[in-house]
Amino acid sequence: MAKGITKRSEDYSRWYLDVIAQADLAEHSSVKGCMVIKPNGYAIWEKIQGQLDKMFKETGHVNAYFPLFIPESLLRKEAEHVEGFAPETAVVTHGGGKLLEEPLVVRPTSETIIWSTYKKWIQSYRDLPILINQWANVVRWEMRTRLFLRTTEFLWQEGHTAHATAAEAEAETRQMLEVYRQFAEEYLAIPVHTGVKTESEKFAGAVHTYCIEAMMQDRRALQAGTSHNLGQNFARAFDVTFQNEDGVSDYVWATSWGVSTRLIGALIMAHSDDNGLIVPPRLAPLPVVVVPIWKSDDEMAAVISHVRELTASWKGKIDFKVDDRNQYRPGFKFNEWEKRGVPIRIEIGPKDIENKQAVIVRRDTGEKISIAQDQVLQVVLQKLQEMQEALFKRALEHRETYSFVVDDLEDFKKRIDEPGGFFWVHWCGAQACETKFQESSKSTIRLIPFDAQKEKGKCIICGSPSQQRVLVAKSY
RNA sequence: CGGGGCGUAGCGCAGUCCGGUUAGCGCGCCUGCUUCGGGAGCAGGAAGUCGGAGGUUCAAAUCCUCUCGCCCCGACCA
Repeated sequence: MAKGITKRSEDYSRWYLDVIAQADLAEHSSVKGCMVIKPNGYAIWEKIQGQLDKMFKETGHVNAYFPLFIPESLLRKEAEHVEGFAPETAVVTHGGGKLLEEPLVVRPTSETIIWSTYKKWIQSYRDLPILINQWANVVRWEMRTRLFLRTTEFLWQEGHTAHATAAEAEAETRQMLEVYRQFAEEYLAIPVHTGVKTESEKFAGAVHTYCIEAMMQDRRALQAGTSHNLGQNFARAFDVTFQNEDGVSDYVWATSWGVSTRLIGALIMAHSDDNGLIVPPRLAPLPVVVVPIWKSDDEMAAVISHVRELTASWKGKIDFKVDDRNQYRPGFKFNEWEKRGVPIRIEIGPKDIENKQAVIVRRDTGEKISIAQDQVLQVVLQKLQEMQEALFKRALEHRETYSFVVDDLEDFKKRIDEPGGFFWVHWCGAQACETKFQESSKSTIRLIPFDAQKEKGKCIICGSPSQQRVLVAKSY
């Protein structure tokens, strides 16, 4: 049925790329590992930005912008940080035709440039907290790239906050993770687990890294957002101190948190089907398309004017588009809007006009119903709501179906490949055991959950006592 | 970095092994007519320095040398 889209069951990876191509979201650029985000893809990013930006502001944050270039010496100031990021940086060595005295790193993340600036802004506890977010592009010279999931240059937001106490920084870190969780579940319609990264998986330079992890349709995990408690690491590296209420000097406490255009990849892989993209209604740049149907030119004029009249009162209540292009036939349009993931399609033709009806079609289920024209808006709004909830529910059921509590190592090794999924296993906390997961099954500890009840058990690798289960999965 | 593949019209490809008229095909595009409730049909038309440089030859998309780039699969990562 769907031309140009490989079936998920045949080749999931190929399917993913086909969906992007057919929905016209993005394409490879002439620069290795970099993509051109096309209008259809960028519109989704704008929806994501709009909602997140609102949520950031509701939690007291403001936007600012720091430079793209970071003097190499700044990046080197925090030891762990440079070790983590130096291998994947792009470095500018020339400017204006001359060799630069000091090379400039194209930011892979902005902690260093920002903390070197915060040093100038902070003297007293009265200057705190600083709650800043920036929308930016960053560059990480990855070995292997995939559209949206991992590109050399990507768009993201990075929050960088400064606090007077450890407790406040911790609260901020957890608050922003909660913002991400809420956004993922309520807008992307993707259920996520929240928790702490292991020592080896945490952000370079952080004390703790918290994350949200989602399951894709191929049962692999995708890290969809991170929030880091940076402790006083960057304050020490950049010598950022403040005087507290008692006149005592201390280093400032820091957090940083981010989500990227990877969320578009998550959205595609979580919901779309063999007919193409499916966008959750709350993030759909175009939630509704109206396809008028006609035969003759006379009929065309009559149907279109009828549709215009009907939809006139919808303006301001819902975003929609009337597809009155004459060069395409209805079947072509149906297919095109499906590939693009528009949640609701409304068909209105001569028969419908005669019966004072309209046909409403839902993208995710294909459900097709006829509705009296004066009720269309109301029903469409209701269907959009239903679809948003249905997508979440379906994703949640999928995750639950492929989540397993496992205690036997052989059992784990067998099932991690087939069917794959999320595995809750006991882990003693030793890095040696963590490494064994990776070597034996190509899976990783995705997180140590916040919400799991304490449960005594034995590490699935070494048998040592364990206090709780952790989430293990193959990941992107 | 290892393994595989590719570069020919806007897109997808054939032609390359075995050199030889005017470099083809599908989709898309333009014009016209017929169509139009699930990817329209017919007719006509436009569109190419065959990734780049050098070489061999009467003759190169095709052979040789060099070179640039991209994609896919693995190890690193949001």
